[in-house]
Amino acid sequence: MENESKLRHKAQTRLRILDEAAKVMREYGTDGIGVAALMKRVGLTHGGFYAHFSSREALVDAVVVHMFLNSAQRIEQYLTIEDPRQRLVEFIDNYLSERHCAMIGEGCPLPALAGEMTHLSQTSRTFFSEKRAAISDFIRRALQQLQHGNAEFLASSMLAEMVGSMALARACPDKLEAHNMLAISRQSLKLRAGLAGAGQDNEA
Amino acid sequence: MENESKLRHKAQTRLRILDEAAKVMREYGTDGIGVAALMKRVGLTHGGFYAHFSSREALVDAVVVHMFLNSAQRIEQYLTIEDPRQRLVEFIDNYLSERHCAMIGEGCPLPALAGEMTHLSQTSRTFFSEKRAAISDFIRRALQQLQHGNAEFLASSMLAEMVGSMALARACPDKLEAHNMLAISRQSLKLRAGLAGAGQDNEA
DNA sequence: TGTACATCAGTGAACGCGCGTTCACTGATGTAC
DNA sequence: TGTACATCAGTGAACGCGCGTTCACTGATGTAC
Repeated sequence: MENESKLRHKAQTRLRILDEAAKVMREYGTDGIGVAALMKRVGLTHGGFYAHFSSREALVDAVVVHMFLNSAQRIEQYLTIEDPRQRLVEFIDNYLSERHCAMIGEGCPLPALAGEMTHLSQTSRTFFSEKRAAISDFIRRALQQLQHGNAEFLASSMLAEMVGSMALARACPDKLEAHNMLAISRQSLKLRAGLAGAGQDNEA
Repeated sequence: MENESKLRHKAQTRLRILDEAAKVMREYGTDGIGVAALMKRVGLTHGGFYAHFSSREALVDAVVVHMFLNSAQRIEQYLTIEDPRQRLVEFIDNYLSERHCAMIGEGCPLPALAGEMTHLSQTSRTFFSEKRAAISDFIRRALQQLQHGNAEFLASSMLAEMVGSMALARACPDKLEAHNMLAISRQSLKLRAGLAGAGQDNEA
């Protein structure tokens, strides 16, 4: 069966490229870095890129998938919190935290890439939309456990506010103003979900 | 006093460049079109560009200003509607309309450019943020007329949902799903503003 | 254990291309008399 | 009104540069015996 450690090594390199690309492309957009600069960041030369991806376009597609798989993993960790009230409060506070606002490269792909999606491949757009629906579903399930009527409606509305609030806060050059916007949406979302008093404003 | 019609002509050409750039850059991002392609769209050759702008970077700065001046004009027109209830309902319905979702090039700069703002000039970012605040203020004033307590809080939260809902809807490859998200946020925003029953869902 | 050979991830020079920018020019539109 | 001249918005060839991509190669890491 030929070599095996070589294959493992190659897969690891591919992963390093994907990780780095996912980080930079969240920060600067999918057009924000070239093949040469990306490979340099990974510690390799640009020629080697095509041993891992057939083209730059193929990389972008793979990166979108990669980003959301990481994102989905992080959301699943919230399911270890059994109390739906606490789970939702922590999710809201973390999502709209100053930390998440500052760390675009490690953050949620939704506010980072929503604006670009119209120009990306059908594959990427479909994946993006599926994962958006999955996050909405995560919120919906918690709301249903809390006996909310029309939880799907509220979940969709809440996710829209979360993504919009983060996008606008990041665009704001004044940190104080940005953090104020985040704090408002944190409180607003908890009120809307009937979580007022369930947790203080934890991550501001 | 030299020539005057020549100056008027030049100003008009500059405006044509700005209009076209604003349209394309909302659709494809500020990096989405080059100098040559832009000038071709305006019906000129690329060399003439530098009679109007000192560099491509200077154009982007001017375009951001230009977009928001147009946007501010459109918002001021809503103030001709005296009834704050009707004014707010129409604003929400128009903003989250399928028409606005489809016409990115003529639409609000907030969902179109929020994701890019972190990489643009300080000038652009400051202008972007000021205009975001102005739109939030427009909502706040209507809410205050409707005797809302803490109208500023609600206005900020509502604008975040509007921007997020539009950004996510546009990213969605499935029109039905996109339109559903918009409809949910339209209804949600009217409920939150206490406008339920004040107007049907007009623009779906 | 030691030697000969195979594999293939990664290297780096080279390519065609489109980008932003420059600049000598053209020609339409003005003014001067 | 007609002629000579000035202005300057717009032209288009040319530039250096960085992009995505190709490809002959190297050298580390494996297998065969």
